[in-house]
Amino acid sequence: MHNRSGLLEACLLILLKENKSYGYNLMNDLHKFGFEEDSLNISVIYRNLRSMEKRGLITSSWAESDQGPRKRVYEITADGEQDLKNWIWMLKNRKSQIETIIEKYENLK
Amino acid sequence: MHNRSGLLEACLLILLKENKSYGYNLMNDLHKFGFEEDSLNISVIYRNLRSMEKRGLITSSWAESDQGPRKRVYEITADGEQDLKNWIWMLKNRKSQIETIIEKYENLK
DNA sequence: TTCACTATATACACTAAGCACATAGTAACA
DNA sequence: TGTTACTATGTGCTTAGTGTATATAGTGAA
Repeated sequence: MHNRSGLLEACLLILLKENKSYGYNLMNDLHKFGFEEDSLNISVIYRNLRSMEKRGLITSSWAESDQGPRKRVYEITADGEQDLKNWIWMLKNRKSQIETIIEKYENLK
Repeated sequence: MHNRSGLLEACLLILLKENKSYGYNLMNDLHKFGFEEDSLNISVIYRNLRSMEKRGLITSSWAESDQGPRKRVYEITADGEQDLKNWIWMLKNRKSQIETIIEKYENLK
């Protein structure tokens, strides 16, 4: 398996655990998590959502919009909740790993 | 450019800032940084080192070994020191981003 | 001479991302 | 009426990076 960072997937799952939502909206909400303006690419969001649905972490349904075209609205599943739990565990490891790196660097200078 | 995590590159540069070293040895030293046993692949180490040399972050020279074949010994350059500094800055951002994610997750449960 | 360890490197297949582009609905305004 | 802006979803192409396997080769012990 590829060693993906999991940052994006975890953020999307947290947002969908809060409220059901759709790609274009999730894109904007992701700024809450400290993603920089130009570091997010909408096509990456859409492809990740489709991939997550394929893996059973979320489900989608179409919703009419009052302004603009239809929205594909996503909801988190039980598998998605478990996946999120795993990502959080991994991110805690990642965090302590980064702390180790920074500490070793500061001690070197 | 691809958005690499920078974890590996930062760790290698820190180790090379401490002491000049070579791929096979760096591989073992990386465990100090909390990399799990099977998450590290030696071919990835070698390829990263060659890539870093190509970008001028490190330089290499051959050294005879007392046991086994010759070693390609790497040293960090001034550009490498600057690159490491940048990675540390990025990792500090990454760390706070992960903290935000974990915090939001804990508040949801 | 066979095995284990040390040491470096490449070939092939696959995944994921960046970027560009296609499609399409609504709404304002000239 | 047409043009622009915003909303909304998605695919095609190219490239970067990883995992796995494999090739090569030196040393030392059984």
